[in-house]
Parts: sequence; structure tokens; C-alpha cells
Amino acid sequence: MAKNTREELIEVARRQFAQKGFYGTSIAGIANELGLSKQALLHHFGTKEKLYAQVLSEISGRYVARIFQVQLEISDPRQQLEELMLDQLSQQSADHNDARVVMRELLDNQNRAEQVTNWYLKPYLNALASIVKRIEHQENFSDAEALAVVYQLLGAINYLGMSEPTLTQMFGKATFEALCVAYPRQLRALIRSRFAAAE
Amino acid sequence: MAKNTREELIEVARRQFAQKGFYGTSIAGIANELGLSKQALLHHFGTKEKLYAQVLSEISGRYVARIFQVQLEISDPRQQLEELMLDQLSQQSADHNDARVVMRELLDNQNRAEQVTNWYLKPYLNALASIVKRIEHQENFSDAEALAVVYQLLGAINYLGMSEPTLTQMFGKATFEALCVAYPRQLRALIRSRFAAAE
DNA sequence: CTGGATACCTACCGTTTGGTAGGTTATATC
DNA sequence: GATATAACCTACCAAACGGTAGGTATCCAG
Repeated sequence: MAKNTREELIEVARRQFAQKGFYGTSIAGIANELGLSKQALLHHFGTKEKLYAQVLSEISGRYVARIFQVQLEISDPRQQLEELMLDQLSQQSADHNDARVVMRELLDNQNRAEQVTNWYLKPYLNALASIVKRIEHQENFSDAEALAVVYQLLGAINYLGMSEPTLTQMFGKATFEALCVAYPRQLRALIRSRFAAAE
Repeated sequence: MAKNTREELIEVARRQFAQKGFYGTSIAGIANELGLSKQALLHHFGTKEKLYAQVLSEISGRYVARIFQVQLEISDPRQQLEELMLDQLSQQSADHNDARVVMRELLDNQNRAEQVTNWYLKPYLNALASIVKRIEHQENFSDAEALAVVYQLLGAINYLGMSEPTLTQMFGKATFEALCVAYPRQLRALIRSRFAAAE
């Protein structure tokens, strides 16, 4: 179980940042969860911001790696997109911390000086958009238009992951689980119907 | 311009909560923006939590009011849904504070004791789901399935509003504005293609 | 045996936080 | 003219925050 202390700190930080956000998370709280003092954390990362940047960087690394992998395995862009989106959905069902951190970063980073995550997330979005453009081989499909489609799909996926606790309280656990079962099917239907007319 | 102090405080709080979140916002900061001391704010609302609850309650009030209004104006459920979604999108382009506060609440409220917003947002989601069920008049379309469709559409819409600052930094202002222009068209295409096969 | 690096620790600091206590002023009511 | 209430204010507080300073134990290299 116990790996590198540094890696353990990043893992705990990722979870706490996902749950409580950058401002709501204290470095002492992260360190204490591992039985350490906050100075141990500061020894490894220097500042809270740098720890946060590290968490973000690893998340985006995972995203980009996944998209490259799928592009090697599947050649048809339509199947690439479907696979990537459904993969993202199932990944998020298992662990929604990554998606939550990214969502919070989208909300927060207008206030923060560092824009580390932007540059990391950009190739991810660009790669997805170029897949969409390969599907929609009409020439009047601009970059912005492809990006809009990508964004709508990502939004459709990620919104669910954000809302688990709220939806569970609101409709009960059984209904939420039924929702999780229905979601991949409906997402596939959404993607297929969206790109059916294009062919 | 100057209305009731109380209403002004709520308005400023709404903007700051949207920008910086519950933990990132200080009551002193809200009050100072109006040239008041934080005790003036506490005089009106008692605690920070109660102010926050008030902001949330008014937001959900607006949402529910809008859906009732559209239901009175339009009879066809398919057109109701399209109108509501596009309305939400344009509303959000003009002022994304409401959507941001709701998003942050979805992320945060698992930590907070009060679940005020849940009960407010529930009729909104239920009303939307019942519209979807009226479109999809197949009997095998369960509540959860309808809710999944609603959630995907709301996610597709709201995700854009969250990401404005990040996307602007990433792709430049011009591309982002092109994205905003493309978005309603793509959203309409998404909705129409999704429900075209059903008829 | 020594020097330096790593991985922690306790102690402390200045700032900010939400909230309390209690006073002041204006306005409305009886 | 007395009373009460609303709308503020200054002053204060304990707690939590991120971060600095400086010490200690361990280990590995020369």
C-alpha cells in the first residue's frame, strides 16, 4: 500500500481538492490524513500552489495518454469518439475526482495567476476536435464548430459525475443507480444520432 | 440603481460566490464592495450560510419560474424542450453567475449540512424530465432514462458557461466568440437529431 | 570520520476568517 | 415626547490559514 510519501501526498491532495476545492482544502488537512505535519508537505512541494499544479498536471497527463492510446487502437474517427466518450464516462463512474478537480479549475482559474492547466488541457481538446472534424467531412465545419460539439459531449458526460451526491439525496440511491445505468445507453444514442445524418 | 441594501448584498454575494465559491468568498469582501462593514451584512442575514442559502433559493426560483412560463406559452413538448434549453444557453451567455453558483453547489454540498438547494432544484429537473417523457412516448422510457437525457442536455449547456475564462486564455478571444456563435446551432442540431428518430 | 542531502519535526508569525458584544443614529409608532 | 425597531458602526475574539526559521535523525558518499 504505502508507496512514496510524495505520491501519497499527491493522491490525498487530489481527493481533497476534488471534494473541497483549492480554497476549502488546507495543506495541514492533507498532511494529517497521512499522519504527517504540514511542514512535511511543504518540504516536498514548497507551496500549496505547486502541489495543486502537480495534481493538475498528472490529471491532464492521464487524459492525453488515454486519447493517444485510443487513436492507436481504433482507426475510424466515429468509433474513436464514441469509445473515448464512453471511456471517460465509465472512468468517471469509478473515480470522479479527476473530473471534479478539472471542473473546479475551470471555475476558479480566472482568479489564479498560474494557468498551468490550460496548456495541458489544450492538446486534449484539440485532439478531440480534430476527430470530430474527421467525422464531419463537410468543409463548412469550422474549428469552433467542432470544438462546440466536443464541449457539448464532455459537458453531457462530466455534469453527471459532479452531481452524484446531490442527485442521490434528491431522488434516492436506487434512482441514481438507475440513472447511471441509463446514462451510457443514452450517451451512445446521443452520439450516434448526432452523427448519423452526416454520413 | 440603488435598491434595497439587502437586495444589493444578495446581488454582490451571488457574483462573488459564483466567482470564488463559498469558501473563497468572505462576508467582509461582499460588504466592502458596497462600502459597508461586514456587520451590516450579518445584521441582515445572521450568518454566511443563510446569505448563501438565500442566493441559492432565488436562483432556483428563477429557474422554476422560467419553466412554468414556457409551459404556458408552448404546447408541443418537443418545442418546449428546445426553447427551454436554448433559453438557458442564451441566459447563461448574458450572465453565467447563476449557472456557476449551481455548479459549485453541486460540487460542494456533499460537505455542507444544509441541503436547501436540492429541494429547490428537484421540481425543475422533474418538470424537464416529464417533458422528455412526453416526447418519447415509448413506454420503455423510464424516469431515470428521461432524467439522463435532461442531465446530458443541461451538462452540454452549462459546461460552456463554466469554461469561458479558461477557453478564452487557451484559444484566444476570437475563437471563443466563434464558439459561442456555433454553440446554439450545434445544440439545436443535437436536440433535433436526438429526438428525430422518436417521431 | 565527516559532509551533505533527505525527510521530517516543533515553534512561531502575520493575516484573514466568521462571529459576538455593545454602542449610535434615524425613523416610525403610540 | 417616550419607545421601539431597523440599520448600521467600532472593537474585539478565538480559530485557522499559508509560510518561515531552525532543529533533529537518518543515510549515503568521499
